[in-house]
Amino acid sequence: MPRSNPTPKSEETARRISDAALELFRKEGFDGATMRGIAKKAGVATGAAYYYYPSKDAIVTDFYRRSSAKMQEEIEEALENVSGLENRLRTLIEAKLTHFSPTRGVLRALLRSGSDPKHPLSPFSEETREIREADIAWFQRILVDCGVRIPQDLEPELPAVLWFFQMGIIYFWVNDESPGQTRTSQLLALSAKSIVTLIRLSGLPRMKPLRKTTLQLIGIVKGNK
Amino acid sequence: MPRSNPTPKSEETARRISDAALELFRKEGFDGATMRGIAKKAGVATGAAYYYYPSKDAIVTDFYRRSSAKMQEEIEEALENVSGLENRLRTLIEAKLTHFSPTRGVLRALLRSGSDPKHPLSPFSEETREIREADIAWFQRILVDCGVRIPQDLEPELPAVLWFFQMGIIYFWVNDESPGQTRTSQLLALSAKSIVTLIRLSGLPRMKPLRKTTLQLIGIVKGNK
DNA sequence: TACTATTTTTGAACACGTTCAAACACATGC
DNA sequence: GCATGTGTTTGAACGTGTTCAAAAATAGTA
Repeated sequence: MPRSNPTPKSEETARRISDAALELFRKEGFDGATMRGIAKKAGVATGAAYYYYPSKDAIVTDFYRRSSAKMQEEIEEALENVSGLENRLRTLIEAKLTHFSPTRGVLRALLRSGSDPKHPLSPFSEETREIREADIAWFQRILVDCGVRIPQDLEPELPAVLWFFQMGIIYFWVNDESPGQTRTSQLLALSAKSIVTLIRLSGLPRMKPLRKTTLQLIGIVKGNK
Repeated sequence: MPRSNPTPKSEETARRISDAALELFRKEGFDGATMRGIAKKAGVATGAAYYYYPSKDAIVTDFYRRSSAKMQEEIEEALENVSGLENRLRTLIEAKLTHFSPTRGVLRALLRSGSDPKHPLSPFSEETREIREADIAWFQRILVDCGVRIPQDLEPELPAVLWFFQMGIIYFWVNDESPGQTRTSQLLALSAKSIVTLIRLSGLPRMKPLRKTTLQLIGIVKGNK
């Protein structure tokens, strides 16, 4: 493990390995890029990569983490002057897809390993909690003053539910082989609209039992043991 | 590849490998069971396993395929004298979970590799189409004379939608670490009830626009290019 | 039976992710 | 300048899934 107070040289090496990895991931895909290849491209021995990153997966996680950080301001910009829940929802998710567009294949690999919630790469894992919570906060934010009345009992759960919806879109997107991923665009547009409609409907007095049931379902999935 | 017209001896070897694999999968998990270990337990050389099965994954697929075949009559029995859509839906899925209960860990491994739709193990892949279609047929069957009026335009899509719902339950189940997987039981009970309610509601005249939108969403996901 | 063709079996070899003892580089104290 | 300790780098080695040329067993034919 590198020292907690890294020297410039040490940081430089870590960056070279990370850069080499990303380039090879892009060019050869996650499986095609080998640790030996990455190390070679970075000009170090195979083991050096493991001095800076505990695993191949960790390199991807790190890339994703840094990428997410950069993405924050892109989202900020994209959401500027966008009003209405439907527009905001679509814009927020579109901003993410646009951001990860050049590395869609890498993201696919990341989600593949991540279908096991105990795997560190999983979007549901303990290791990615920070990213996830920052992500959910965005959904919380687009809900305030969005022009749609949110039932009080639904309000605390809605951000996480919308995040879950977003994960579904992303899963669809990484596997969407239609040219330009137009199918995902269609799906996003229509499902964002539907979700807003459902939220609106959920406020109707007649819908209270159905809403209660939905909240119960959310509780079970969240695992309030 | 073994001959198309296999000798008894050849079949015996294949079965020994398959049995050894299943036993090791059970005992050591999918990753813990190695091809060398499987071959050794079966009393053959490492390469022999690859003469009968193209890959480690293929052994799991084969197990799943044979297991599914056996499961058919179990489902048949379970559904006997069960009436009402909600009961049938829950019973059908429960029968599957019960059947795979002793090999839940193996199934988890199978679904892990299978989150990529192009992977042969994926429940959405071309390779598993036969199993999938047989599966969907069950949902078609429990819909006839179930006591719930199904809107005509929804009817052809509903079996696949319910199958998709089932896949969600199974994903939840293989990762459910609550004792006895009680969380899954709760989720299944409540969501089966909700689904039937939604189908009932979808028939209401006022719900036509929402139903049309849902059908459009289904169309996009199915990928009618 | 003897010879040939085909099916089955073998185990070494490959590339992979990962580990680790050893070697190296460099700062600090004398 | 030298010694000591710590951070860094190396490359061989391990166990994995998988491949494959060669050997062995079997089937078919004259």
